[in-house]
Amino acid sequence: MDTLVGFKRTNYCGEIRMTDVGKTVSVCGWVQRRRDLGSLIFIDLRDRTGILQLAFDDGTARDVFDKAFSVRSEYVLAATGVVRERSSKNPELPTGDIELEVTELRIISQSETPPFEIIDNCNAGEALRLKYRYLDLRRPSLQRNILFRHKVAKVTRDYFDENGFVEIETPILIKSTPEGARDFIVPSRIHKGSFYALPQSPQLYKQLSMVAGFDRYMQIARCFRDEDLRADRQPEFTQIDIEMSFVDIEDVLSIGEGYISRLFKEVLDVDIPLPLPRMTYAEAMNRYGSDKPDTRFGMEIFDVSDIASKCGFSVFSSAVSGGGSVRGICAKNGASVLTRKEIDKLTEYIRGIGGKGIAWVRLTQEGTTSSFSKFMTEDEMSGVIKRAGAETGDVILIIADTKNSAVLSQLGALRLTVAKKLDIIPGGRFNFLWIVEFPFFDWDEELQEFVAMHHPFTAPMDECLQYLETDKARVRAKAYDLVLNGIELSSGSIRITDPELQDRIFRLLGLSEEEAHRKFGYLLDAFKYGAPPHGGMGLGLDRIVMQMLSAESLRDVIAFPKLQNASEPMTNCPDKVDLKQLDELGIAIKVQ
RNA sequence: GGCCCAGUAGUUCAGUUGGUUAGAACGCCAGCCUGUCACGCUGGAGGUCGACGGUUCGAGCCCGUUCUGGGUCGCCA
Repeated sequence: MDTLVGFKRTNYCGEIRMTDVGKTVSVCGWVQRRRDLGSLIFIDLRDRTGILQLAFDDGTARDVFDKAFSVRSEYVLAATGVVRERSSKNPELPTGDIELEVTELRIISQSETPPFEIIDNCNAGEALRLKYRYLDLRRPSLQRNILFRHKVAKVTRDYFDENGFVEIETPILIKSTPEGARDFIVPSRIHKGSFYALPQSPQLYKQLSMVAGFDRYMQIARCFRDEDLRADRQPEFTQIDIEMSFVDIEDVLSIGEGYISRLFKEVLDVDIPLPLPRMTYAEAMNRYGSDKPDTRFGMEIFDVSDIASKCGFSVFSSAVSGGGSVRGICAKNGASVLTRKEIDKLTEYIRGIGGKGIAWVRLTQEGTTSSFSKFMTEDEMSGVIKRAGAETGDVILIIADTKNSAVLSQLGALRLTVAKKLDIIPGGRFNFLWIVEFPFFDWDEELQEFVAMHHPFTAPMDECLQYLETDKARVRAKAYDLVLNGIELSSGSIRITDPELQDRIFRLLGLSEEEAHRKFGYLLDAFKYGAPPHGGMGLGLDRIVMQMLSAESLRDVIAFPKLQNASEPMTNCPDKVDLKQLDELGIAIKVQ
């Protein structure tokens, strides 16, 4: 093996072009592939910029040629040579017109055969790839993703800096406030029996920064939530966190969508027309059955409660008379895919998420069949079909329940499932949507009481203040979400800064003054000393990057992610610790 | 915690009704080859069929338990 002593890299592999022909260059990288044609050897040398072909032939010195012969995949090489035009070019490669006629070759580091091939269409399992993440990350697509993410972060800092935001680092070790998601907790050695928590978001600190007078705050902040993972959910994730003083909703949305537009233009060269569309929570629920609707396709929800209430189908009529509704979606041209068997599967799915079942109508060339036709008159049935806008080849799926919210959320889920089955979601689209006017309270079925839909510092809309005590269902919040293609990218609100109003809200949420003070006293205290009105939002950086790259999983845009079981196989984390460490913390382990 | 899916060569997978020595592709090793670029050709090595138990004359295949991974519901103010 050789050393780098006396060797100085002059170029990255992927950046050499025809204009460099005749120049002597020195490059470093990994062996992507060696092609041995006998007395002619090619080596594809890879670095983060791309691939350069090294050529060894009868003009190559014997010892250099022999060294090239001994090279294997993923060896680290340093090579010096003269750039020359290829006699047969490769239009697939940016460097395909040239190659390096190597005069000096150093083997800097050898490599065992990797556990999987370092190529883009490698489909090795995630667990294996994460165990050898440093190899996985060598794949060009992941290199691209991570470099892309860097660019997103760079543009983010630029944009907010140009708009007067100050980047402030907030602590990672903070006080636990066990509302919402489960906290990761960290034992304190100095205060045995006491614990820090890792922040679920820098929420309170950024509000305190407003009280401190920084006016505009931003941070690319790591957040932690000890909940189960999903393809789009990691236990630690990165949030573009912002907060602004002396603003109302419009100001925050304006900064937010300015950022989105700038980001997409600068990084992807995609024009996002402003202002972004908006929809109230109520409209989103009624039309799409979701507070994060995917508007890339139609299949909107229709209401047939009026027809259903009078019909002979008791499932329908009793749902309406019980205070609920009967609504459906129409799967255009879905009849060939949504066979009775498939509808049965969908019914199973609906039962799995707490539904009772699906009533359906199939309109085919052979005629119209339905699970409930015998309970309805022909007029009623044609009324339903007309309301659905259904034609031959379509399938109508209907859900009835005595709870409106159940009907809507089940149809919302069904709509997505059916769209995926029918493959009707267009790719390459970025459908942004602000969801506004969220309800302030959420009815909790288990507790049989209203609970906060957002964190308790969210301000109610001014015109709703009068209903806080009398008509909770009517109160809307100064809260807003940004949705992209059916994925929640961002969430934010205008905060309460009036201590009196905050007290009132705490009381309404069943938080005693004592309890509120114990949990959030520092914030309430701070507001006594001159709090500017403020609001902000947090944008999921991982999710934005994931969407921009059309990646399938968050793991494709996070350098070192966790598996579904929240472990990291490369470092074998989490892991047990020495008893000595536990002793120092005053901790004994009860369950192994 | 519930439900669904998958564990077979280094990797991705096939493996019929339970029946001889468990296959393919890629990768790996060796040889040949002067224009390849997913090089080609020839040959070769490589397996506790996730683990344990059961049924059977006989189990990769059937049954039970368990472990691992993925997806999802709950959960994620």
